[in-house]
Amino acid sequence: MNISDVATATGLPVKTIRYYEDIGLITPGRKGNGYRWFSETDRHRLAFLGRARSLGFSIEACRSLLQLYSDRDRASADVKTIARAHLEEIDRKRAELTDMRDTLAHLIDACAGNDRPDCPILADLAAERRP
Amino acid sequence: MNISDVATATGLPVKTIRYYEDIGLITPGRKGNGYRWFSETDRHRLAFLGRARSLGFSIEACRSLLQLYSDRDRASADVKTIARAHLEEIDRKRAELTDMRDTLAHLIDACAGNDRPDCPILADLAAERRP
DNA sequence: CCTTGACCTTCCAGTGACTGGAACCCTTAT
DNA sequence: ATAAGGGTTCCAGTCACTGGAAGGTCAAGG
Repeated sequence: MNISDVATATGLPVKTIRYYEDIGLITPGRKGNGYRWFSETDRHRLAFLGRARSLGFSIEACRSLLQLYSDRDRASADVKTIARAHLEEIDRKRAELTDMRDTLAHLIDACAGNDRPDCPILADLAAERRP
Repeated sequence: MNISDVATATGLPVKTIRYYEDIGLITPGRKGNGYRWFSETDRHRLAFLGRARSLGFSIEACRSLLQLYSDRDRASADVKTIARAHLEEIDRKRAELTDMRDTLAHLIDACAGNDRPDCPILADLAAERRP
């Protein structure tokens, strides 16, 4: 299939598929006219990548996962290790966002939001912090 | 004060402070030898930036906030609007991370994590999805 | 006076994961 | 013959820094 066919099939943008080839995640063949030709294996790998990316795995993690995916002698422990590291990263980011959210929500609550200049949000941002 | 002094005072890296000047967030003076010279106002603006960035505001949001900060005729409503937009963005990201987390946690739970190749994590990533 | 080391300067390049656009080639239908 | 709609490459931009090279400045010690 051509690139737009595999793009439709996987839901990935054409540009992204070319990018994935650039960085060596897939190696589609070429037809006589220079067009890329995608096999079923290529399509599977791209679908795999799309799903892994949607779960937030980095490109390098995806590379490792694809490696394990095509290794019949893999140990599921290796997959689990990658997934757990990613889960920890997600939890770290979530905690950071939650802290931001809580602080910000309090400040927004305290702000009158009228045409006067007094503003607890700006006051917080400008406050001297003792290190 | 010199750049390293203001870096220590604000907790911002020297490189970041130079970058903030590049993009016009601050305009420190210069001494005869070409060194930057930071006034108290510069220090305050940098501290403000550091705090706003730590709450996740984008550089462009910070630019707007700084503008309001130095505008005695501001309306707190304008600050609140920016903050609320940012809060919504944080909530959107948090929801996305939560979805990822839940899916990933289930998959990790289901994975034996031994030396066998069978792996529910890879199975999920490779699963055909009906569009 | 000379050197050493800690500052400071500018400029260029790289990060992650794409995305947009220009300029051009190929295929298919009218 | 031409026009629409594929495909190709390559370059630049995104965001918010960060690293490094090459070189100027300053204060202290010998």
